[in-house]
Amino acid sequence: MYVTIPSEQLSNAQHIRPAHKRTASITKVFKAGSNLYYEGDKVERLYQVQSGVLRLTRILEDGRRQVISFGFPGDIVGFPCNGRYHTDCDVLTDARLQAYHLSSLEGENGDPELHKELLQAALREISAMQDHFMMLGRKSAIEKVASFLCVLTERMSAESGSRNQALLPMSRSDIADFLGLTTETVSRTLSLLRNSGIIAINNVHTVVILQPHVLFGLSQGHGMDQQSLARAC
Amino acid sequence: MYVTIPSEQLSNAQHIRPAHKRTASITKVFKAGSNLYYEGDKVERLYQVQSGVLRLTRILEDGRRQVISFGFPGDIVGFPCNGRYHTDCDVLTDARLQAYHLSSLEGENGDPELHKELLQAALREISAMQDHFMMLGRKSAIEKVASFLCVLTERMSAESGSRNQALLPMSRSDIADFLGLTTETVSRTLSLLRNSGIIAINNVHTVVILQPHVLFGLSQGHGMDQQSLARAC
DNA sequence: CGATTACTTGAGACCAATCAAAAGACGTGG
DNA sequence: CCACGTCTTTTGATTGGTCTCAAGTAATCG
Repeated sequence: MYVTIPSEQLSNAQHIRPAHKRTASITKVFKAGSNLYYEGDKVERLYQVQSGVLRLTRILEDGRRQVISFGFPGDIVGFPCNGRYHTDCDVLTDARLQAYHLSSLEGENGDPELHKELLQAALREISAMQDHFMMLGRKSAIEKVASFLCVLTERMSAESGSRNQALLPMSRSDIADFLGLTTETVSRTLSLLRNSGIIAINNVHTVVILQPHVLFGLSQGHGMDQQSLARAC
Repeated sequence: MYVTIPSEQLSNAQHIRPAHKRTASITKVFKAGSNLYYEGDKVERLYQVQSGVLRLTRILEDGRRQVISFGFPGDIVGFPCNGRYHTDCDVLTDARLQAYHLSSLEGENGDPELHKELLQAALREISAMQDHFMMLGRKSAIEKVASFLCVLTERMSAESGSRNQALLPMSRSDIADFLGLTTETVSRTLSLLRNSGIIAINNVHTVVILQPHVLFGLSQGHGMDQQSLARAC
């Protein structure tokens, strides 16, 4: 999952495609806190998330960390490069994953249909990452957090049913490392949104979107104008 | 071209693979300043850069711009998503491009060999973009500029021969929008590097790397320590 | 050569980072 | 179930890096 601009959100729906009923794939179950793979591991499987949430991270020698993306239902994780994973992948909440052996994706015995779908998935991934560039490079803290909440609500509404609630299975520092901020700034920004009446924080991992339009406006860089504030108060 | 971490720089070399001598591809020539395609255009061709430099950009409604990447020799540009380009692509310096019709890449009449290479290229692209996330989200201005110069030197040394010279065909604001900075900060940072004796600026578009190791150290977040400064002065 | 654009440099403001501490959540064992 | 220690989150005070606004200088192009 990346933070994408709204015009692209429709294509997110296509991330969620029916899981294959092929012999090549096996459903596996992973517990929260477990690890799928580490950076540098040889790639033997690709995974499509059926349920649960994953976290993909890279770490520099000096300890700085970047959360590359979160793996939400429908997302595919484990794209290889030169046969190796290039992120760590950890499980945030108990997850069911569809695992595809790499052997079924390449070589002579590869399933051409699967191969094609993998390419399509990779191309969607590239598009989503490009949007994310814009977010990391050009958006302010409040725009980042608002965007994040919008995407999260969008992605999870299909699952949880409720359209105005966002579940945050990840920690504040995960969010910070995803958005290119610090935990303090993420926390402060959430508090600001709460004090403005735009969101409510039921508990640390549950945010209710009280004013979706205002939140969306903020995510697009529209400051809180008169009518927005009027509605918010 | 993305700003990648050093361990991945080797894989960059693989970007430069021999151009295909297939009927599916045609070499085309483009003049500096011309446009290859705009965001939203229907994708009919993919391009591999043989010579010259391209610029891929996205723009928000409010005018904020992000340079997604620069297309250097060996790079492939024009990855489709839902059949559309999702960046603008402009030509910075006269370029020769290998053009592949999309029809030769997909469908029944697609060349499976080409298809496979496209997937590999897409996977490399994803890996490089992940590195770039780290740069956009977690690096300081000086680290960004130093990293940029390092990658540029690396990528261009194969072409221009000289290993310690970087040609900057793009404007300062292109660099800024690529690194998530302002033109002023880019300019200031280059001046700082020049005043420290780490680089020389022959002209606006030509930078000579005087102290490659120091520059590399800076790109990795190592401040200028004693011996670095000693060498620099 | 003049006009326009691009780049550099400076001064000040502001946003987010840092440092620090308190409040809250969580798990563990008594 | 509560007490305790630990970790996470929140909030505060301050610093600092980058942006903004503004002016000057250099490059480019007709």
